[in-house]
This record gives sequence, structure tokens and C-alpha cells, in this order.
Amino acid sequence: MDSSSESFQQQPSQVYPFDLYRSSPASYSILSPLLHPNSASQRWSGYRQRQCFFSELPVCAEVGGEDAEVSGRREAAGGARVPQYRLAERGRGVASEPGDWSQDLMRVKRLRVDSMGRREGEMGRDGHRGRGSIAPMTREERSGDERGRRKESREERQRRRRELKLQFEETRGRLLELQRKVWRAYGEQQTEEEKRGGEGEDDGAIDEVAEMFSEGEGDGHLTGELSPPLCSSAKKHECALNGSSEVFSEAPVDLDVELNEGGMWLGCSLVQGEWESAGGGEKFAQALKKELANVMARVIDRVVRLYAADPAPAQAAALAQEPPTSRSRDPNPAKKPKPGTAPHVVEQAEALPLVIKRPQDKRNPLPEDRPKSTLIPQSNPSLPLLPLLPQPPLPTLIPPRNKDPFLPSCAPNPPALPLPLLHYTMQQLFARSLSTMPLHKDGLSNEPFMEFRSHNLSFPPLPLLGQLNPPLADRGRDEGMRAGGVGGLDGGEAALFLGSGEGLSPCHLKKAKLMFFYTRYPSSNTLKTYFPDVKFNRCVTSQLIKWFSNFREFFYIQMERFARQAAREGLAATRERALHLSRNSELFRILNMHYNKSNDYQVPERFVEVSELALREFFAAIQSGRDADPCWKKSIYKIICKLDSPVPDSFRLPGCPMDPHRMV
DNA sequence: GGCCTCCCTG
DNA sequence: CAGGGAGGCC
Repeated sequence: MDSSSESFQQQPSQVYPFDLYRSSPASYSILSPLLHPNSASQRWSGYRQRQCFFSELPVCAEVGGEDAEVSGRREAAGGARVPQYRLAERGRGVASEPGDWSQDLMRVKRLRVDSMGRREGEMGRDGHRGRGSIAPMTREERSGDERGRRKESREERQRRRRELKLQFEETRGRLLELQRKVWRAYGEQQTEEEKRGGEGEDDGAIDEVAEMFSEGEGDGHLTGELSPPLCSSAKKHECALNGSSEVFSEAPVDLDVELNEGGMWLGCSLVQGEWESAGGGEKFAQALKKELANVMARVIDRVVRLYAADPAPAQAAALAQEPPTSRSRDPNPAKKPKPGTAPHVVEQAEALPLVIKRPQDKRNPLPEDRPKSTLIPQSNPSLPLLPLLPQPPLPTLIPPRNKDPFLPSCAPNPPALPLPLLHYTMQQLFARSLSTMPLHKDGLSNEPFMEFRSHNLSFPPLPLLGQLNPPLADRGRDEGMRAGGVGGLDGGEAALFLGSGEGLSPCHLKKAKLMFFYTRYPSSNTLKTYFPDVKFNRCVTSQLIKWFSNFREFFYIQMERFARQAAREGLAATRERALHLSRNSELFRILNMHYNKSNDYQVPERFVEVSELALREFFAAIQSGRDADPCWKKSIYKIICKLDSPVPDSFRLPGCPMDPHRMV
């Protein structure tokens, strides 16, 4: 198709676009780790490690007083327990990144020691100031009172800090939970993909996700080794944007130092002076709240945007994950169609009375052409998003695609739905299902849809729906069209998205139409073979048979119409031209429009031949006056029904086969 | 009778 | 495209 896969070949250094743990932990906000589950699983592992050993540490602020070495050992001990937490380690883990981890440990220790030193220094200064500013002999009593008050207020502050840290922990826990869900939803297969990525295959996908997440973000956090622990310029900007720059005018002290004993990371939203002073806790809480709100909004926004994004680049990225397959699309070389000769037909909505129909069905079923922006719901307009906060590099909150084989088998032509999830076409989902479907050995690799598969594999695994709303998603899978709803979808939308499993969907209709290119008279057994994802009963079978009956009807009507038109032509040359069915002819255009409305499948040459034969038969019958006989068409039907050709094996798979030549 | 197809109609 | 009637075939 194109060289898209090459364009996603990454240098090793590019594999981890966010490079989270090469920067000082102090350069990230408290939520940075939550936002950085890594585009690579090892980053996730690393993050989990940190989560482990940080959560193990006491929340109490006084931890900072403990011996750094002891603290280090505790960290190490926490780290040793990592494996049970690692979600995505599978074949990759700490061992693959021992350097980074130990470096991080050292950094943490160093920061902690710095913090202690700084604190002691300040306490010393305070004490000195106190001794110097208060006359030791003459104001002894007042000094005692003041000390008492100070002690009281300090205890109060410490109490507040503990409370705040507890709140921090709680919030962080929730975010972690959310992140885990998203991670599970989006798949934990990064490791496997990464392995293949060693051959440079899937870096593009990772990078694509990375790009998506880092888009519009400040790049200050992407700079490599050991960012300065204090506010970078970007962070100062962040402070300013947080409205705290004028309030916290002191030299900023990274709160990581203050808080990391509690297992938290916090950026430079606050400076130590304010934090320590009376009311600083309140400000701190406000700033924290703000940041949490921002980050939550962005997380949601990013997740939504990921699914709303135009699948094209994602597809391209995903292509690289699939082994290349043959470009030949027809098992029978004699029937191999010529590419690119069919006129483009504008996509239209279809009237599908028997098929589960939603009001949206009347709209354009292929939302690809719609502007992205309309597909991206603003998660919360009231929440400040990207512009308000120069963000740390956004993480691959959603890990790369899952290989979950248990996907709904049919992804119907998606109606234009507000939820970007439906942005993914049935073709994409169909292609996805390929990887897990048992296939006929012969011919499949030559199927058009196999080629499509090799070029279109970017879509989130449907288990995401299960994560978002497991019961409903399951219902959708189990009950097909009768799904009650998924996420923000209503029942029908969910059903359309989730595919069938039982009833017939627009996807099946489309597939049936494409099958008509090969077989005009399919037996019910044939239909069962080629609609494996349909639960056949009498009703469904008749409906499918009825579809083909309607297809034939339309076909023969057109043949008769054009045959009569040719018969009216006076000149033999004109007539001959009219009876030749080229891919540029009006008749072909009409047929293609009817059976291949989206024009994403190349009409097989065999169908063109059969159509022309039918046209000539009709013409001959009309010319000879046989059409006077009420049964004159039957002989033609007999001829045509013998011209059925085998349906490509790709149609045996659930979903809709796609012609790669049509892919843009 | 069951199934299939055609034909007509909406 | 669906519903339904008519006719043919097994």
C-alpha cells in the first residue's frame, strides 16, 4: 500500500517516547506517574515498582526523618515485591531495566537526603533567629508562650499535612484504579508487541499512541537525564498558570522532597514556605485539587480522544504489527479483478428495515469523513484542559492493543454516533478478528480481505467496552442486536457496534451484498458457512435468503432494463457497445452502487462477466421476442444460477471483507 | 408440507 | 428491503 510501516520504524531510542524515568522523578507532578504507564510495558513495570515501594512507605510526614539508608532498604524491599504488582511484565520486567531502577532509587535517596538537609538547615536558622530576636532573659515567659503556640501550630500543620497526604493517597489510589482499568481495557500486550517491535514492527503503534498523548503538551519534561529537581521553566509556567506564582514567590522547593516519603510525587505547584506557613495547607489543598481536576479531565479527554482520533494513522501504525500478506485478492487468478477501474461511488445510508435499524442508520454510516472535532466530546468543558497546564508528557495511558481473541465477531457498519468508539469501522474490527479465526489454509492469503488485514489493524479491543461497562458489553456480545447498551450508547448502537452473534446487522447485509458478486443463488448451507457469526434460525435464514432474492431481483431488473435499452438502439455498433459491460459503463456503476455502496470492495471480474452474459441473454430474448412468454426469464435464471463462483474464504470470517485496493 | 423462487406492492 | 401471495419442486 504505502510505506507507512517504514515510517513507523523507530530507532531504539524512540521506542519510549515519554522517557519518563530518565528524567528526575522530581520533575513530574504527583500525577505524572499515573499519566505515564508507559508506552512500553517496562515503563509500566517501572512505574508499578515505584508505586509499590512508595506505597509501602508510611504516609506520615515524619518519615523524612528516618535514615536515608533505612529508607533505601525499605524501598528496595518494596521493590522486591514488585512482581506481584506488575500487570504487564510478561516477559519483561525489572530485570530488563535494572539500571534505570537503581538510578531512580539513588535519586530518591538523594532527594530525600537533600530534603532532610534543607529542613535541618531551616530549622537551625529558625532556631537561631528565635534566639537572636527574643531577648533570652527579659522575655523568657513570652518566649515560652510563643514556643507553645508555635509548637501547637506546628502540630496543627503536621496534622493537616497528614490529612492531606491521606487524601492524596486516596485520590491517587482512585486514579491508579482508573488507570489500571484503562490499561486492562486497552490491552496488556505491549510486551508481546514490543518483542516483535524488536524487529521494528510495532514501534509505530507505540509511537502513534505516544504522539497522541504528547500532542499539545509541553516538551519540557521530555528532556532526558535528570531534570533539575526544582522548577524548570516549564514548571514555572505551570506555577503561573496555576495562579500560584505570585503567591509562592519564594524560590520553589520541590515538594517531591517533602512528600515522596508518602509515596507521592508533586511538582512545583507550591513552595515550601507557603506550604509550611499557616494557610499554606489550604492553598496546597486548592492547588492539589486543581491539579487533580486538570489531570483527571485530561486523562478522560485523552482516552476519549484516543478513540475519537482518525483511525487512519492508527491503522497505519497498526499495520506494522501485522505480517505482510499477499496482495492478490482472489484465489482464482482467472477471476482476479482489475484494480481501480470502478468509479467511485459516494457512500450512502441504506434502508435496512429488517436489519436492526437505528435512527442513525439514516445518516452516513461511515463517519470517517466527518471532522474529527465533532467526534471528540469535550470531557468536561468546565474543567481546564491542556491550555491551562503545561503538562508533563502525557503517558500512554492506554496501553497498546490487546490480543484478546474474544471479540465480537462482526463489527457492523457503524452509524454516525457521537461516541468515538464507533469511529472504528466494521472492517477494522473484522480485520482484527482475523488474527484469531481458524482459516482455510489455501487461498486465504490471497483474499482481498487478508490484504486488508495486513493494512488495517488499528482499533481498540472491544474488551474496552467491557471495562467501561462490563455487564452491558457482555450483554452486547451475548445478545447481539439486543444489547442493552454500552457506555454512552443506547442498545441499538451498542448492538451495531458489538456486532451480531445472533441477528443480522447492516454488516451482514453489506457482506451479503458483496457475496452476491460471487454467488447469486447461495444455498442456506452456504449462507451458514459464510455467516459464522450469525445464529441461524428459520427467521434469520429466510431473511438472508430474502436478501439474496432481492439482490437477484434488482440485478435482473437492471439487466432487463439495459437489454431493452440496447434493443432500442438502432445501430449495431452502439448496441454492441451497450451490451459490453465495462467498468466504466452506467450499468456497472449502478450495480456497484447497489452491492458495493461504499465502493470499498473491488468488484470481481467474474461478476462483470456474469453480468454481461446476463445482459446479453436478456437482450437475445428480447430481440427474439421470447419476452412475450410469461416465463421467458426463467431460462435466463437457469443460465445465471450456474455461473455462481466460489465465495472467497475471507467471507467465511465474521465481519465484512474489505478490499485493500479501496483503502485510502 | 416445507422450502424456494418469483412477482408485486409498500 | 420487507411482506406476502403464487407457483414449482421434492
